[in-house]
Amino acid sequence: MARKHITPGKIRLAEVAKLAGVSPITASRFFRNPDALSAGKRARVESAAKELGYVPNLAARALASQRTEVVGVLIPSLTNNVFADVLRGIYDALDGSRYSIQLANTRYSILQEERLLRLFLAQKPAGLIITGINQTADSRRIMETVDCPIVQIMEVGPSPIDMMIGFSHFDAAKAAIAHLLAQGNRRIGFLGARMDPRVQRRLDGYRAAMTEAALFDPQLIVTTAIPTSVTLGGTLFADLLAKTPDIDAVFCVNDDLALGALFECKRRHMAVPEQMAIVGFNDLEFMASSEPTLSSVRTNRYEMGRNAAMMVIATLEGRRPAEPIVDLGFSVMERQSSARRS
Amino acid sequence: MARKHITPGKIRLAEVAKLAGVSPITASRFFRNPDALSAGKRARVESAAKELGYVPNLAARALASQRTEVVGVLIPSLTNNVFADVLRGIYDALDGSRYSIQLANTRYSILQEERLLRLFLAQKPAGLIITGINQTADSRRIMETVDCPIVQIMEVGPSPIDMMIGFSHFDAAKAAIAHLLAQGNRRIGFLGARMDPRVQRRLDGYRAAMTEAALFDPQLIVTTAIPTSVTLGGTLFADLLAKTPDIDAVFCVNDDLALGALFECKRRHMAVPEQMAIVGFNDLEFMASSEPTLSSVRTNRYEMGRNAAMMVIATLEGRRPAEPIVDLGFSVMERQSSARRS
DNA sequence: CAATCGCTTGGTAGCGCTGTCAATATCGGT
DNA sequence: ACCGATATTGACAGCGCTACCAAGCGATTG
Repeated sequence: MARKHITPGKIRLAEVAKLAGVSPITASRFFRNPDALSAGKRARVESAAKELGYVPNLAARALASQRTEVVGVLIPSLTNNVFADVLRGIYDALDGSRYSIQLANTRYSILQEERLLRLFLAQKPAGLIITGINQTADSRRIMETVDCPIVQIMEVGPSPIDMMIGFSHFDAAKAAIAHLLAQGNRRIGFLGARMDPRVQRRLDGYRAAMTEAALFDPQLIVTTAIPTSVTLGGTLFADLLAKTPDIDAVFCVNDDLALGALFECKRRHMAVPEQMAIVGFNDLEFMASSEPTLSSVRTNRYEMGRNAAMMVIATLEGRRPAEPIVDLGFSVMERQSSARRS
Repeated sequence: MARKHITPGKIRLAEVAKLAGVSPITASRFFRNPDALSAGKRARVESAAKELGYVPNLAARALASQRTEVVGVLIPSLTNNVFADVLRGIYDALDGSRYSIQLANTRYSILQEERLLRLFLAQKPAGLIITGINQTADSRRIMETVDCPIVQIMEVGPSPIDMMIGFSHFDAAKAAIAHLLAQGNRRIGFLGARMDPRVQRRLDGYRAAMTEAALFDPQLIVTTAIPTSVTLGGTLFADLLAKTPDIDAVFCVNDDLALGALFECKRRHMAVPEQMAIVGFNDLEFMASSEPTLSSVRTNRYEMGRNAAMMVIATLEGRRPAEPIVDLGFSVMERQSSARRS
């Protein structure tokens, strides 16, 4: 005999089947496809499982069936509030379903992402949710050959690997600048941190809007690769002011930077929006309750996560969404910080 | 024959073993305990695995070995920045190790927690990290009988289930109040939201400090079960002012509330700290760069997560920490918002 | 009334890996 | 040169579940 202790009290599917008076395979079917059983057996298996407190062994199930019920989620940051909202949506959508979540943090590195991707796929996940549309060529090839639903989130673009949900960061930034221009601002600065691909596209949107208005000036742009923070917002804003003291507005690629810029304005006794208009990005909760309230570009992060997870589930259940690309849009929340100066 | 397609190209341990000219079990040992192999075989297996691009089947491994290399993490919220930092610490500590993380969100419900706990334990995790010291009696019993390292995080208290890392929320709140008293404040309000067990203990600390100073007045306390937010901070602060207009300071159970209170002060043209001192809790990044800078109680969240994960790993590797309870302490960050009025 | 059909159910044989234990190789000490 | 001890290695069986196929069965049909 190979195994020493056979743990006599352990409840396996066989025990449930015996108590219910059916074969193990019938009991197995009860858990995966109860409709295939007759009502009588179904009830018998159900009560037997409950009585014995049966808990299926997921490893055995995965081994025998060659698949798991894990949805892998690859996001670049755990700290960023933006992803917290997305994650909440994903968890909410998958909560109560048969699927569980395996989360991995790519730290904004597509090489790290590729490594984690390989790790995930070794586990034969039921589905995959991955951030953005910029993956390594190898990552893309791997994902294209894998047979599970994959949803790219956070932005939309051409040629999805499988499915895609997000919005256009380019258009969103452009709309924010259009709003600032409409309010009469001319020298509009740009504050960017971490400069990941999506932030880069916001910069592109800014550049396009400014160029169209014949107001583009590279001196107006301050960016850094440093991760974002409120403190950094203040620092970058100070840098911008040092370079171009004549700016009348600033567009920040996220709300943390915007809040930092606001505080820096206060420290300098610079009135917002009278002397300096500010617009952020993401519309985190605090933007609506600061003093003055801060304008921002609202993005539907929770819905993005929720829908991405629902798209995965739907595909797994054979109800694949008709449209593989979902654009959730955005809206420019116009608040006090960018109100037209009276 | 039971299986139809035997997927001829698939790389199993047997293929690696054959190429390396060893038995499968020897190849298996290479992955779990390479030191047990002779140098020659080790090299042969290693190169064979690399050549074939072997990826171990985790399900088979888990089934055969009756355990996994997954560390379960139970936290009450994904949105709360506090847990983002803890999680970052956990991921950092486990990154590069053989262990992976399974994350679950209890939504501040100990019943939900118990349900998720059962789900986790069915997967025979290598270890468990769970938030707080208030679990259901059933949860506790289950965990006490389970044979894997368990670390309770976020606070310390008597009788850990296994190990524990955190700090005393009671003492931390008491220290914050002591600071406010030392700055000459007398009517110190209390703002609390979500009132989970740890927040409750902060309230206890507040009450103790105020009672010792013979300044306790229940009218000074405003709490709600609503989840916290900056906006809520403003609202609660307004409620508090309506009840007790004579307060000279306010202690907020977290930094979001403190920021909301600060903005509300600004809206009311109430000078901080001259007319109103403010102290928050957690010392999130923005507290140091607001205008005025906000005092807070710094807690070592990243280290908490990191150390918790390291305690799990150490235990799994037979290097169990000598001291099962680790108190990471806290420090009161005294900033402009609570500076003594001149 | 036999042939056919669809629905349920069960038997068999692994999924890929590792625990146990036995067998063999190696080694130092006397 | 012999002995026991230690380091390596391999054989075997089975972890708990499910894929596949086939069989049973009552109902339907020409």
